[in-house]
Amino acid sequence: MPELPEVEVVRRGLQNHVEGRVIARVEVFHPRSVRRHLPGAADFAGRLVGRELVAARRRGKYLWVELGSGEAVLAHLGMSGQMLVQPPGTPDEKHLRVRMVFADDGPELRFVDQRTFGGLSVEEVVEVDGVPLPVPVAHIARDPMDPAFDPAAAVAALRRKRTEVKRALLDQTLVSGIGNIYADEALWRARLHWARPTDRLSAAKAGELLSAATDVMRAALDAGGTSFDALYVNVNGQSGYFDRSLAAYGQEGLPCPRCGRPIVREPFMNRSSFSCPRCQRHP
DNA sequence: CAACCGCCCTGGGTGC
DNA sequence: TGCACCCAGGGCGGTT
Repeated sequence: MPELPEVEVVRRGLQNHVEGRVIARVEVFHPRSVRRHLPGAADFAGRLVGRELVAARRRGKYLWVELGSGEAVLAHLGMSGQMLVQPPGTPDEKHLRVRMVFADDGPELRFVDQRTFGGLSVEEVVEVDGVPLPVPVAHIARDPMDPAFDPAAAVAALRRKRTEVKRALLDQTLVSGIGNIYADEALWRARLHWARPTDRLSAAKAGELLSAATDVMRAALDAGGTSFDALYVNVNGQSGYFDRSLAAYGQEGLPCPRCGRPIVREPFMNRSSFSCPRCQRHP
């Protein structure tokens, strides 16, 4: 649920609050939150103690902090993951999963995750096209905020798929960072129905769709991200306010901001797609 | 090989 | 008041 803008808000918070600090102690309260760290929770903690958090990075919805020596601590927020910077002694959050305490006795870093779809792991960093990436991120495409993002290549990748356009937009190996919210917003902006087959999508229209996705995610980032229920927050626990600017996602029954027709919700991959029945004609 | 389906998980909300 | 049920959904492993 946190998509590119929300994850970037968190990355900036980590950059400002934990970069350059040395970990003194790590507590894992729920094994599921480190399930992707195959050697287990004790190994996870042991690998982090004494290490300096060097630089906070992001690709798509993946977030990591370089540790030096070719390793990084990798985070995926899943649906409900939060990274909170809290003064020592602050009461534990109900869904606190991992705590990192620093050698400087300053604020702790806490991983809080109600639904435990997210998680942390220590990963080896490998070079992919000249960019250092944790191994599980190696197959993830560049996102539209990446300075080296190639829009023409992304358009070609989208159009090579033989599927519905929204499925392609959500495929993180084609373009990363887009989830259900910004997919629906981008499709609304580009006046495309989610079920349009990619082989019936002109290069120009695909380019328009990607531009729309980029624009809406940048606007959301400027607003501090999208929040519905205080599940996505920055490292200080504050919500963004982009939800006020959503045109389609979650707006069932409300007027389309462009034409006034009520937004409809349709089942899509065991979830929902929101669209305007007039602006986004079903193929 | 590409496309697609089902599963993982929790708690807030809703309807009876 | 309480209980059963629904819903949110990214990523991955298994199947077609």
